[in-house]
Amino acid sequence: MTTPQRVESDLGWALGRVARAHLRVAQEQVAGLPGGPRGYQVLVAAAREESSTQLALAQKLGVDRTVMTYLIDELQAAGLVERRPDPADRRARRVVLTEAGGARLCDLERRLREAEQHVLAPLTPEEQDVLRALLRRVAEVDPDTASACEVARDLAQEC
Amino acid sequence: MTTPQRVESDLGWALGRVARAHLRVAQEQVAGLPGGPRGYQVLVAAAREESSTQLALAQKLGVDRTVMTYLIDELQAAGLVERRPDPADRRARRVVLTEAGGARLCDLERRLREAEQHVLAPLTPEEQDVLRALLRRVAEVDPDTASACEVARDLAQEC
DNA sequence: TTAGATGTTCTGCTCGACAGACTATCGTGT
DNA sequence: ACACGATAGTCTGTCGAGCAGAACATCTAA
Repeated sequence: MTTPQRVESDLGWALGRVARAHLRVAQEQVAGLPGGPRGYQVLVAAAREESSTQLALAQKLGVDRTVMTYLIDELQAAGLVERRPDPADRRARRVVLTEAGGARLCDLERRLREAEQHVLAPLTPEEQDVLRALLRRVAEVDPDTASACEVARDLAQEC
Repeated sequence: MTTPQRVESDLGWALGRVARAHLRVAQEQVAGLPGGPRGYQVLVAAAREESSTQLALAQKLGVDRTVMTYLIDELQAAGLVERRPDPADRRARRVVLTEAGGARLCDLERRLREAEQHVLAPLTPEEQDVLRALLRRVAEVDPDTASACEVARDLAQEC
């Protein structure tokens, strides 16, 4: 017999829908920002993280390093970030916010906070906090570390 | 002053990371299945949903209808689904699982259940259930309906 | 100093996704 | 019965995002 699950109970399905929905409203809110929602994440990371070399940013945001190059190109062209030579490693560039970048980020944060509440509207404020916290805890584990600890391999029981 | 948020507290960041992580392990598990993880979702939907016309499937899974066409082409070529004429509407095709498709789905469901647990490993089983339930509730609202109810527009307070 | 590893950038290519057109069919109104 | 617009599915063409791979500068360790 086939199992009684429905699509709605598939984690991948829910994750995909929510991520897409969030992406859509985020795109509206950051309209005009180079790099779209990811450009925003670069700004956040550049503002808060200490070791903001390009590679570190790339892995934190989950993008290819070659992508990070032109992402930052555009943000720099827009005057929102600067590339500063890393005093400790002359190969690396540290990405720092300009004053304009800080102002822009401040505005974007407000808009996105509203947009996110909109996406999470079906939940109560308390539930929203729970969801945020849980997602964060899952997201915070290093993906490489996670894939290193082997997926269970005994799949020998029936449906 | 810039606000004190870190990237980790950004919902978009967490959603992206978790969705990517899930996608990656899902891809490993469904290796060889036409259409990858989305092919799997088609199988699930075709097995459980009643009105499984191609368009309905497409919007449920959040893909373009032209994409759904060749997605189903491939699954059909692999002998996992069939296109049956809809008795009520001769324009539409109902997508139904073949016997082979049912067996494959059964196997995939087991593998994916394990893989998902692996992604959610940082959470306790109870927390996993909570996360699943919350995500599902957010995902279940119709995206069009959601975007229809206007995003709040008073953004007039400072950071 | 040399050899290999690492950060960044550039080039070229591939593949997926969307727009738009087209066919067949539905449903409605007259 | 007919005509019209809307809808399901398919097909074609095109575009752009993202990756592999190479090149270059620099670091680190032997």
